[in-house]
Amino acid sequence: MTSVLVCDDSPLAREALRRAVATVPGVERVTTATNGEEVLRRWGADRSDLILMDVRMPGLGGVETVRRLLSADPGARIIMLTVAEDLDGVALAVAAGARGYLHKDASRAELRATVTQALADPTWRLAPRRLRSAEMGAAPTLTAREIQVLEGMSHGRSNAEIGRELFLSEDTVKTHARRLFKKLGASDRAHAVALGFRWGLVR
Amino acid sequence: MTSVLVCDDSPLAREALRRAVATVPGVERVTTATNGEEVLRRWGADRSDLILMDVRMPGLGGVETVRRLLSADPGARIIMLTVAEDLDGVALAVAAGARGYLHKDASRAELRATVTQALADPTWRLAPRRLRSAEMGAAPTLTAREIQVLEGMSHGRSNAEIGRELFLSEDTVKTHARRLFKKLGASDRAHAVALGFRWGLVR
DNA sequence: ACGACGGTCACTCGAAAGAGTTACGGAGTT
DNA sequence: AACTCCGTAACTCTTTCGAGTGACCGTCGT
Repeated sequence: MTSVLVCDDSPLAREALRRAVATVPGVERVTTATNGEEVLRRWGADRSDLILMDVRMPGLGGVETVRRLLSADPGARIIMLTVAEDLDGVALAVAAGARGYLHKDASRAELRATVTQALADPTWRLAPRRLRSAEMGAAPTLTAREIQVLEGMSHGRSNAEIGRELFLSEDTVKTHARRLFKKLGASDRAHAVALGFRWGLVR
Repeated sequence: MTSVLVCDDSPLAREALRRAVATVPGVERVTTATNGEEVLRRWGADRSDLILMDVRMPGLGGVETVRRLLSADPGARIIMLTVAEDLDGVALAVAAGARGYLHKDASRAELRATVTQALADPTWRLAPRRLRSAEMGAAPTLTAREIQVLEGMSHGRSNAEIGRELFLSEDTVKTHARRLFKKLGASDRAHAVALGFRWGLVR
């Protein structure tokens, strides 16, 4: 029973993808999801042979979803869907373990060819592109606290303010800050916020 | 000649939207674009009665495109397309002058109803939602320099480093920084970077 | 039981950032 | 001609940040 999971936040794109994938020879079932959380929630009970997932999604970003999915199931095969210049997101996703990517500009034929390939060869993997090592290596798994601190930063709050907001001492906030900088490979809070956005950790 | 312009980076979503809009009574022509730049470029020669545009797009973001479009033609009617929790983007776009928004979760019927309404009543406008005044009021028109500085910040560079990169003194970079903070309503560089992402000014 | 990790807090120190202010020349607008 | 905006640069002063270090406790997994 060959099944494919399509995940995109737009129902229009989702439906179009679903229909396109359904025409691939050998595909017997196409299920859909609208966001990363749903993919993760569903993955325990119902595993598909292949996942097509948008890089940019509200809530849990595509990159972060890939990371979590693969930590739960290293064998999962994921192809990222992306748009023109979002190479950062793709590179991050591929580095996180996605098997490859598809431009959404891809024709129906290309899409079908890639899906066919991925299903036929379980080891199929895109030739890794040139990656920017600095922002790529680490798999940023931020703790809840660290994300709260990062969010505070993204709203322009000082460490002291974040501390007041979270009922922590400024020193504690600084500790979380330092740890999340290290995880993200950020050189300062502005960089950390930017990486948070690029990884889909904050909005 | 009633025409509608559909702008979405994904050809699948674009096509689906085009087809849905084409079924709206009174719509005689549906054109498409794939990004903000294309919309702006085309707007001079070929004006549509209504624009449906994705909030999140590579390159020029939806919010920034709305702003520029309306500064060129204050009469343009724009409806933003968005996804679940991207309320920030929508609020920003509406504040920038978009007439309303549509969840991409909207059914075909809802979409058609909204388009019908917008075309029938040129003054139609979404009841303005509760807006976060701090981040909303100003229309952030950053100069090229200011964007370069903001981008430098988003890559974790210090003012001195940005200065070296752009062949400016650190003091000049600070001036640009202060000015762009003021325009964005940012309290520090981390906040500025976050707002830059939310406005679609940087990636 | 030990170790790793996360959450908490504290201290110092030097480097940045940010506020405030001033200034000058050019471009574009009114 | 006056005015505003932009780009450039310098100066001072205060606040904040970030590095480095150390420490205590609880939890979880091995």
